[in-house]
Amino acid sequence: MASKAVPAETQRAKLERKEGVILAAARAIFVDHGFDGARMQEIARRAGIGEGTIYSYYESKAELMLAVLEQFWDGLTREAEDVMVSVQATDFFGRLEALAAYHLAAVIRNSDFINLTFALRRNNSEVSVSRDHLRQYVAVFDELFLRGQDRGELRPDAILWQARDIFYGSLEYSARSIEMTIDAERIPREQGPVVDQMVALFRSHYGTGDSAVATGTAGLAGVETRLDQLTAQIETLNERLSGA
Amino acid sequence: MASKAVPAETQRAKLERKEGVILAAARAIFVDHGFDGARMQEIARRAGIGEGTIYSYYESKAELMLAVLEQFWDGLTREAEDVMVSVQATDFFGRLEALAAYHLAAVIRNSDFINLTFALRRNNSEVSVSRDHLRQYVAVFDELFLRGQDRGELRPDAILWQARDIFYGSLEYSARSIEMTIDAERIPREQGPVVDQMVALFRSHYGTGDSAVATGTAGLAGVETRLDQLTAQIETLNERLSGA
DNA sequence: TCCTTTAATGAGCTTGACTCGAAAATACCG
DNA sequence: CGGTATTTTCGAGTCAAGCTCATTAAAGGA
Repeated sequence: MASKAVPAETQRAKLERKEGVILAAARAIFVDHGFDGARMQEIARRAGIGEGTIYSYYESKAELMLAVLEQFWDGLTREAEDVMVSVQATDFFGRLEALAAYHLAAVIRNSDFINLTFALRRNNSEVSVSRDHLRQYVAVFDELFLRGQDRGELRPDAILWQARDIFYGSLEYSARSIEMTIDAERIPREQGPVVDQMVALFRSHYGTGDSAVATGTAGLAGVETRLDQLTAQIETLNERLSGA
Repeated sequence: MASKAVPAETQRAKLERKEGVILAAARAIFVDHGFDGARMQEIARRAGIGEGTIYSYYESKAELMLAVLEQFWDGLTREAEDVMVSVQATDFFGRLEALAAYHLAAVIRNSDFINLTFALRRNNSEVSVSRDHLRQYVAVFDELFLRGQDRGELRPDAILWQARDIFYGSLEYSARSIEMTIDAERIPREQGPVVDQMVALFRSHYGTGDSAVATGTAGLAGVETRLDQLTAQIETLNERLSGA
């Protein structure tokens, strides 16, 4: 009977909804108090359920945290994929710039979760964010890089995992440096240079000679044009500085 | 009498020795079981003292951990300084290679402590390894880099903290990648390429024209890369000026 | 409506960091 | 040396928080 299927579905839906409520409550409490500081009782209270009920959904506090983190990383992955879909640039370096800008901003914005991810992984050896979730996130970079190699924009002998470590490692440390900057106002302005630097690094270290040609600024003439432009800009800057 | 002065000294020495015993025991237990897994009782037993005695030396478990970590980082710093003293190479890139090789090996060898350092810093916001200790460690890189700039081996417009983040960030992620490799036998062989890559990266990205010519990556592509870098720097300057 | 199955609950159990009063060791003084 | 003051050590006891489980409530099915 149809009446049979419908309750069965609504029941499951109800459970899933409750699971979502628990997850949301846990997320809020974990962000506020960190892993150790979060009290299961408070999470239960916020979710509007008894403390014991949580344990019929998640084995332990650590696994609850894990679920929160995996949900978070899935969201990050989706956003990164969206960025790669919606970015206009078609060349590797333009797309890399978009990814770097997104990643850096995301790491700074969600530093709580990033930190909790690695803190848990390091502290609690039994429970850690499944490698697949992180792998899926960095897969966005991997695909971009491999495609860049296919198109001849990147050196074919470059090793993917080394490039990946340079990309994510540098950006994570940069994010930390930027966060440490006391003057919070300046933070957004520091992100640009870091991203530019990252792109320039990949260009100089992994780029092939062709890429310059491919970007349309062909040949010696293009270089001279750009030099003229830069010279003009520097003159402008000099005037400003001497005037101020 | 001399017999009077001696006990006074031996007393202090005795306390310091006991402190050292506690630290050593804690270090062993923390490495074996991680921060949460370590039991104060076990540390006390290993040190051959009562549990309460620990608390007359250290305020809390977290502070005990802190003392262990600071001792560890001081050792690392000393070793890194020794490496920079004893390395034969006089040029920047040769010395950088030595530092990178040392750091990568140290991170892999002491991954427990590295992880615990950042886990504690992230998890337990009240207690974290004093920034000075870490700063002292990276000061070895800073000094090397600044000297490279003074000697004209590195671009004078390079920004120190960005270079530092690239160096340590990339190496930490690389260390993690290497550790993840299942085949433990191959690990020593992977360290070489990573170090070489790091040096090559600094050469191509931060090296001055002289060294670029030496490595043969001169030509139109190299010029365009430098143009990109200049453009990025000018943008930064523009933003700073307009913002200020 | 009654029975079976599933879900929810919170009082209590367990564990481990930390406290504290007492005892042992040490230092000080006559 | 003997006695007293001070310091150091100790481990049983306290407390807090994650987790369990017997009980209760709800839902499903005939």
